[in-house]
Amino acid sequence: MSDKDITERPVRQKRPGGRTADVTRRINDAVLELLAEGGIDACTFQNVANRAGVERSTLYRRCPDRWQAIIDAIIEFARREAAFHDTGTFRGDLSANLHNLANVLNGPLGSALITVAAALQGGAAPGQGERFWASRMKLLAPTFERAVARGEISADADWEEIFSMAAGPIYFRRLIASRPIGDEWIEKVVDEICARYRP
Amino acid sequence: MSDKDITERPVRQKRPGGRTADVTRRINDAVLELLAEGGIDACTFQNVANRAGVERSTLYRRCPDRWQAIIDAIIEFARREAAFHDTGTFRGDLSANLHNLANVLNGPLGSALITVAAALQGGAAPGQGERFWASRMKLLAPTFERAVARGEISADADWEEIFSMAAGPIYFRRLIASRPIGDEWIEKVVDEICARYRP
DNA sequence: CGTTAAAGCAACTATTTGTTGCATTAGTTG
DNA sequence: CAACTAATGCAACAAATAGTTGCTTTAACG
Repeated sequence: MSDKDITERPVRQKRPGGRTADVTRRINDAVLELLAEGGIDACTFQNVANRAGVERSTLYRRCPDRWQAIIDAIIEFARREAAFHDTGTFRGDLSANLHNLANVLNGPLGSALITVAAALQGGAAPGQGERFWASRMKLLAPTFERAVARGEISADADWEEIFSMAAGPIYFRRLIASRPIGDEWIEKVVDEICARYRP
Repeated sequence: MSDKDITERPVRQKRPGGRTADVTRRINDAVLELLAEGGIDACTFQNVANRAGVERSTLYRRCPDRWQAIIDAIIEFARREAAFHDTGTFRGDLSANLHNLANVLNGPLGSALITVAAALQGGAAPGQGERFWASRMKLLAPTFERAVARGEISADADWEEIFSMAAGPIYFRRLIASRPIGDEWIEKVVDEICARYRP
């Protein structure tokens, strides 16, 4: 029986290259454009499909819902945007990261990013919020590893705690306090963090 | 002619009392329940109308879109929830405030609150975000005034900066890092703030 | 080149959105 | 209390979106 053949060899060979990769890129770009232009409400499967030049049914076959598509696009965006420099010092790395963060939050995608983050915590797509945070901490890991190696922060420091203390006020100032994030303010935060977690 | 009578006196008299007030309350309750249960996606006009026992057309006559309904409900909730203590020390006041904040953020409405904040920044309701923050700082002012009078923080300290540094990590840990906010973590933040801004 | 994953295409149902005309209820004023 | 009418209830719309499905076509990969 053909059923037996199917069970005997792994028939499911993936084909992520070529056209599929191109479609993925077009979808991500379309999602980010729509988010920047009209926020989450503009990010319907219909609009994404039109903008990306992709069939709507293709989107449904890939994603359980639009939140999945949105979070995928944002993770990819974060990967591109997070140009994590190696400045030679922890202070320089942290400063570069926070300036980068401030630029994104001040940009057209800023409020959309936060809306997505909040929606994810609200149960829009269970587990996706954790997935985003994990990917972000993974990108940050080398920065902290270098800092520990240089002896700039203590070896048993909690990296998540440090980054929360540093980035939290940045988010807060933009999101809750409705204030622009100035360079001098970022430097103040950096100074505080470096002083506090010095071994 | 009766037409002339109509033009001579302002015919548009509002009727905010009685039934209207009751409908408003039922709508707000329904929105908060749906937000807590299923997040933003669950908060359709259809669901709100069913839950509140109100006609859908009534919702459309009141709100331009669901964001307005959500924002109204959240603002009303925040008005009820805000409780500011006078514990006798700045450390105690700050701790009480942050615990209060953490409780709200950890609760079922936590992410909905942040979503609304993000929506306000995204232009959903121009000016509302700034007004909300101003009222919040106004409520916090006595706490800082007492702290200055007691000599617990320096007289020229920036109150907005202090509160941003304190509350920012709380928001961040819940919103971005997808972590629960523990009591010991809050105390750590309080310690840092008190030590940093001591005169 | 042959196999077949993956995308294109089209038709379909269900839900949500947003609007409108008319009937009914009840807040407000004299 | 009674008259006026704002506000809601009710019902029938049209349009967009959400999902799903069967079949065809394209092209990735061995």
